[in-house]
Amino acid sequence: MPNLDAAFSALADPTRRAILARLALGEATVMELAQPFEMTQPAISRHLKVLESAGLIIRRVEGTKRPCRLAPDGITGVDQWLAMLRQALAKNYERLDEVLATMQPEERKDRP
Amino acid sequence: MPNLDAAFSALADPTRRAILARLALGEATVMELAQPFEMTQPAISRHLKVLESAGLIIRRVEGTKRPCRLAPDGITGVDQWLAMLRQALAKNYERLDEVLATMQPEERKDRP
DNA sequence: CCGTTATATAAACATTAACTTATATAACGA
DNA sequence: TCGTTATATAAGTTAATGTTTATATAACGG
Repeated sequence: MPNLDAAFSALADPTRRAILARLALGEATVMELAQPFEMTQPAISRHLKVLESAGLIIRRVEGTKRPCRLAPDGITGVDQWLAMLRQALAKNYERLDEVLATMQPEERKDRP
Repeated sequence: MPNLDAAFSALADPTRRAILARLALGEATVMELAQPFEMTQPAISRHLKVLESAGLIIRRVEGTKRPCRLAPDGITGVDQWLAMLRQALAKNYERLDEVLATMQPEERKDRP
């Protein structure tokens, strides 16, 4: 039961996407994630909370640190929803291909 | 140059996702798209505008109608961004797989 | 224990978003 | 040309989001 509203909404912010991109390289702590940005630490904490409650990241407790990593479930949920659109596009493309294939050469303006 | 902010933000709304799901089946007019929802027509028009300026749909003019369909470019843009996360997850999974493969059978708690 | 480091929460504010109702535009069909 | 159908725009309201500064919690290292 992935919450797509929350997940897509979380992905709509460039800071959060950058955080996810960083996490794609591996686990990182809050401070490590905050460092590249010109933003205060509370702001990053908030972004992480958004990502976490959207199910896109997971946080461990390690002493005083809270290392984050990507959460497969949430990401897969988003990805599966998009797969539908991907398929629809592929099907349309296939149909277009058929049309082109059955056309007479003279009609084909794309390769004159 | 796909605007990912706009695209993901557009996808964050359930009404708009439903509209896209409908369009995955094929072109539809504004009224056809509006009909399933308990929402006024102007509200749907607004959602369509959001989807259009996010590059997720395209509108034709056909007399007094404005049939909509999916816009491959915008959707592909979103999809490609997500591909990065998908890959990261796949790589992690592969690593986990290696670990499991090199473990001694007695250590494997997943298949006791 | 105490100061420092890592992170979270609260309060306040500005900006943006999602609706609604009311009205405009613009093509169709008689 | 006129009424109808299809869609867009405007104005106004309410709610949500992204920040910041200030403060709290909580573990670490001496």
